[in-house]
Amino acid sequence: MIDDNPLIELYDRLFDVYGPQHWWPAETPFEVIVGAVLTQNTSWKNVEKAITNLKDANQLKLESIAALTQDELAALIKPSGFFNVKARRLKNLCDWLQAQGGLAALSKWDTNELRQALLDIHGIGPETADDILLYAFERPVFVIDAYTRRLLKKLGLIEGNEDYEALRRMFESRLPAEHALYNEYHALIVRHAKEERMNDNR
DNA sequence: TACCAGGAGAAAA
DNA sequence: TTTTCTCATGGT
Repeated sequence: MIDDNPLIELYDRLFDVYGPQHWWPAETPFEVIVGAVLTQNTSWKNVEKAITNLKDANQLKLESIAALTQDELAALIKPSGFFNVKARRLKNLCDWLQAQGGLAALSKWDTNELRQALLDIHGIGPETADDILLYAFERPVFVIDAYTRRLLKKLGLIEGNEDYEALRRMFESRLPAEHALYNEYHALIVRHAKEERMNDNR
């Protein structure tokens, strides 16, 4: 069958070139959540250092982070940059998660309800909320990031100035609502962007 | 030295 | 309402 859906064509091309990416690079859903906040405007390499600090201090648990002071948390996540801001955001998020009864309780929530609740938390914007929904809660929510926008613009599929929600709707309306597909797609876009950057540096 | 890296919110225009 | 600024480290 000939496929005239450019978003599916793009996915197939990326998958053919790079294969499965096995994302998100984290051991637990809670680690995904922490990483989603720490990676805000930051390279993953620096985020890894901060997560290693939390692991080494045996603090990479919801109840542990909720119990830390903001200054203690900031010291642990320092390598990820913006550490004072991120410590505050991560505390906000963990306090809320704990108040709701933890991740297991939230996994029963409706996706739209959970998304809105995350967005209502100070410091959680659309991209961070969608990273959490897709990679920690395995919901079919498409993550739009700078890489996605750049690639689609380069391919002439978008103007480039569309807002976040418009792009998310575009993906979600043209693809089957499968979290495994969205997971792989976003991971492939990031992989492709990194390969391009490496090529540019040669 | 300067700029960028998987944002978000506040302040300014 | 839209644009600009701030947060900050580490790598290139």
